[in-house]
Amino acid sequence: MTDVTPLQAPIGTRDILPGESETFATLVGTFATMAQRYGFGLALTPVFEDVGVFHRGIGEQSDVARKEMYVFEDRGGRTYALRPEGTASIVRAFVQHHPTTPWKVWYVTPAFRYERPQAGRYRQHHQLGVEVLGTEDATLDVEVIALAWRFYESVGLRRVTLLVNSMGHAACRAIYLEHLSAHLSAHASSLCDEHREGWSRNPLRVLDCKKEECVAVTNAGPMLNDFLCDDCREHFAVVTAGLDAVGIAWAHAPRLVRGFDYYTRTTFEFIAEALGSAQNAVGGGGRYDRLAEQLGGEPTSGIGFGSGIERLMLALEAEGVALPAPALDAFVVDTTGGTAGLALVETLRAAGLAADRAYDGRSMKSQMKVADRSGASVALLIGPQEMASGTVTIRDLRNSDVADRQHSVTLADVVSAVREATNRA
RNA sequence: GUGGGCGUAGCUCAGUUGGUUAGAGCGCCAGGUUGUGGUCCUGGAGGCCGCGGGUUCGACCCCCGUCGCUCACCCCA
Repeated sequence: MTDVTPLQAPIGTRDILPGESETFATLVGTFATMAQRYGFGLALTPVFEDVGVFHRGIGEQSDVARKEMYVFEDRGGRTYALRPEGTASIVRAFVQHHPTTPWKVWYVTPAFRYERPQAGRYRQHHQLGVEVLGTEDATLDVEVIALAWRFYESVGLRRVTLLVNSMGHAACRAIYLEHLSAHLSAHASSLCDEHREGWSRNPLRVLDCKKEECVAVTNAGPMLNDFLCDDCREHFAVVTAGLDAVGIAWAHAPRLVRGFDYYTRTTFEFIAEALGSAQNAVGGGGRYDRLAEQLGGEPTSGIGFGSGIERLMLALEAEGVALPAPALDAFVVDTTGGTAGLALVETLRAAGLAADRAYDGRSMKSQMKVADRSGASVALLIGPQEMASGTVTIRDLRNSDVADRQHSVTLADVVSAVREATNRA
């Protein structure tokens, strides 16, 4: 017997359907426009990669690599992973293709992490982002942050806090890590349950811990900023001065280390204050001056930014921001049972107008209800009378003024009549 | 990986101490005479009460398991 148990989307995933997919599409469209405006080209890379791309990229000791990756073996025995974030694949592509630098690309992609789902956290979510490879110019960091900032601004998100920090480069951070490790080692017994034993695996992660015990220990310990070399200090100064110069408000977050191991120097995060939950970071990024090397390429500086689309949608909703959704221009109501309605919607569409109609020979009243629900600006009525006279009755569906709500136009004038009615809005 | 809450119509939810044919609002469909939406009125369709097992004369209700949703921790977008 066939199993007819209804199938459903996997745990932690969800369908984004008409009603909210318009918002999704608008966000992607807006980001695409802005990225293009900033000189970025679209990069499409596979959603799965050799696990090495991510292990070497985001760090074997990061939480994402250790326990959140979807890893699988294909029929040829190769071990792949669904991408948990966007940057590593882009850098892999850079290393593989040797494009001329600076290489500026943007992307939109699903990202997968095996975690327990929760508000604003899914096993598959979507990210928008940009990456730039091949320059360590600190003013570029400002541009990348600015692009993100302007993007949030232009989609209507208002309560955003930008946190920035510098993690130093390999050498100065190594020195800091020695001091930090020494400090953590001396106070290990005072750390939280998780880090008491595990701090040495990735000392920087302890800085990210929100537990009181850990915060107390790390606050009393060495601070990363005090160990920055002159170059890194200068780089950070240029970034912050640049943000000031372009009018972007920022706050220094000395404890901001972020979850991936590849970051060097500039790191930043955008907090959506409207999201009350712990998952309030809508976007973040930073510089990664070692990543290309780790993926087998020439040493190449890079910086990127990624933003979670679902979280951004939640934040917008929390702020009561509704993005305008594209609407139909005209809805054709045809009660003649022939092909007049079909021909008319096709004419309208060919003219660049959005048009739809009803099916299954419904009554005029029924078709009018569908027209109303469709959100179309006008209804175009074709009945026996119109058929006989070669005309169409155009009816305004938005305004309820009694006078002049509908009138007759010839078939030849329908397109211009719809345009006129639509623009009148 | 750990812990809490919850699974009844398409949606949001009622359902009395376990007791006949499981309800409401919204939505959907059809009508309210002679071609017209958004308001109003009338009618209708639609539920293995998540799934499996147990207790009982009898289970939407109680018990166990299971699947799923949700929230939190951790971490992140």
